[in-house]
Amino acid sequence: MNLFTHFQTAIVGLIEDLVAAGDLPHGLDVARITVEPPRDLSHGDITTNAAMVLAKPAHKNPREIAVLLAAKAEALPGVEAVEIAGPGFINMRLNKTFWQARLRDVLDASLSYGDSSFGGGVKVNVEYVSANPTGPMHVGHARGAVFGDALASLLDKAGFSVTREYYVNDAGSQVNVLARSTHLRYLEALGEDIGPIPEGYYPGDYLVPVGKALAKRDGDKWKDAPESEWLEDFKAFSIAAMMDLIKQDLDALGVEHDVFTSELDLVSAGKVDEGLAFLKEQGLLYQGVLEPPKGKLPDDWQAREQLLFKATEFGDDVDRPVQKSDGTWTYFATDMAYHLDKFRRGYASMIDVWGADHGGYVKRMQSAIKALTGGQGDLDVKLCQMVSLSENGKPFKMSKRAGTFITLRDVVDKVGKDVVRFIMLTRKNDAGLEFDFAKVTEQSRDNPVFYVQYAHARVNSVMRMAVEEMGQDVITDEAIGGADLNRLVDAAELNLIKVLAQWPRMVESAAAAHEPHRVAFYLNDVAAEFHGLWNKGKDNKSLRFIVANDKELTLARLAMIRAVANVVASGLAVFGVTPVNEMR
RNA sequence: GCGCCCGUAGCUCAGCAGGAUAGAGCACCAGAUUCCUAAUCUGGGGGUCGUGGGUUCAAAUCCCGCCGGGCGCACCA
Repeated sequence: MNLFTHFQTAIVGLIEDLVAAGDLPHGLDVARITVEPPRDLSHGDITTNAAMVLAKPAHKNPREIAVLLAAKAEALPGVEAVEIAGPGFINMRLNKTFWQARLRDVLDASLSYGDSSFGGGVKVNVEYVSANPTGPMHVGHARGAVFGDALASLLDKAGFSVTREYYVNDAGSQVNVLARSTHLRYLEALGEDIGPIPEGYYPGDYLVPVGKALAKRDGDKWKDAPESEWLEDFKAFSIAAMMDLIKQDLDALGVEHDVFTSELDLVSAGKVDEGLAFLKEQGLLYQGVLEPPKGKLPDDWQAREQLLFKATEFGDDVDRPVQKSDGTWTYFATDMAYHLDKFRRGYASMIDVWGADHGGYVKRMQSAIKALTGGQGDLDVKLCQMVSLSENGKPFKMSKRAGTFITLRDVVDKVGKDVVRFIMLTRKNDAGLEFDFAKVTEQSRDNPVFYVQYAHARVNSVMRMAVEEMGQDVITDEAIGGADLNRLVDAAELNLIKVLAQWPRMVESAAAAHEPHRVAFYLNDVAAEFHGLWNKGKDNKSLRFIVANDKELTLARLAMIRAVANVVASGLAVFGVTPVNEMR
């Protein structure tokens, strides 16, 4: 349970009682009432702004309302003390029994602790990666991949019905380039000297095996044939090969998708025409000429009449072209059709994860969705900023030509998927991220991956030690599970439990904000609290987890630290990171 | 020129749908280990939250202007 929403409901109930008793007027809006942890823990465990929010509509002094509410709040189960502070905050301190019961919650729920019905089963579509099928993934893709994957897991944990989707851009001109590049490699495989790969082709040697495969399959059949004869086939073959490559990369990263949607299929199925026909009916398409962009003018710019979508009616800055001069659809047109398709599949709530360089595209897509769904659909675009690679602070310059191009696979092979995933989630998606090969594998307090993993490992270490000291017939899962949690009364222990009990709320708020990085900071807090308590045992032997002459207390404390491992593992599961039992 | 994002301690960053005296790590200073892993912990100094207005009982948080940085600006995806 989220203890804050629990008390929010309770407080609203108290307000209703006061209304019924005539102490407060009818018709008060309680939506703005919050129950949250206070900034300063000395203020108590939970605090509410209820009195301040109600003051104006109730035509009463906030402190007056606070007095009424506080008197009733004292009787709420779990509440130990209530204080009124500042301009009208009502601060509540919860009793030991309440916290011990929360620890029981953690232990009972195990890995599912923090699962919530917050999302109410609402369908959400999260689209991420969607890298062009023209080559293996590079590090830039990794951030979006991990972010999208973690966000999807987070939403899932928070009770949304999530679909993880990948949009395959297999219809544009890029894939024609891919096909031609493969053809070159095909010629090469037949023994021709192709020389250096010309400008405008994909130079990567990942196409070499694709060319070879085609040479093996078809011999020299396409050697002198005109492009029109082999293009479609080479394209399909190359795309399939590239998607294999990408899926292998995703697999190495532990990133999964439920659905791969092909742009080509979408176009062939007539979805683009369908979507545009709808816009036309609405009178949202017209032939027009766009103003030249201000500032630096492209060299080849020329005024041209084209088919435009009235994006400005839905909040965009200019109207947007949907058709290229050769008559084919723009990327935007197919993307509109794609999002309409998602909406029709039941996803009113859509999240797209893009690179920051696509930021200029957000408004037009959102305006299109407004138009296409009559305002029923919602798109949140999460832009992921650049990842800059470095080693011991020295920036890693990436260059395809110089051969220092770093693929996703290189990074995963070097530091492991768990490190990559965790680090990618330690910053807000819209902030730049530095990935230092030396720092991310360092075993120190600086390195959040290590620090959090170490907390999990340390719990296991203590468990092993306890078995060693007290015997495996004493320290059993059953004994720990049945431990008397009332023995946990020290303030330091209760503080640790309090941090653990924040997890359900953390899941909900991070999910609501679409910000998985909050989980990383929370896990760091959990680890800090745990390491802190461990260390207190150094100064004060009575606080050690293993107390030789007190089996019951030891079992209770082992239950407590098992809960720590539980919450850490539950959080890491959202990140797709495997908790470790030993630091090696 | 326009749009989007960002500006918080010396450095790297948190700040939870506006809440009380703005936090953490690093670095710096002072400490802790015959002891469950010191791979850690405790304490201390350090901030006009870029800036000027506005809304509010309450603004780092919301709105507007300005300054500084990043990204993007038909017919590429």
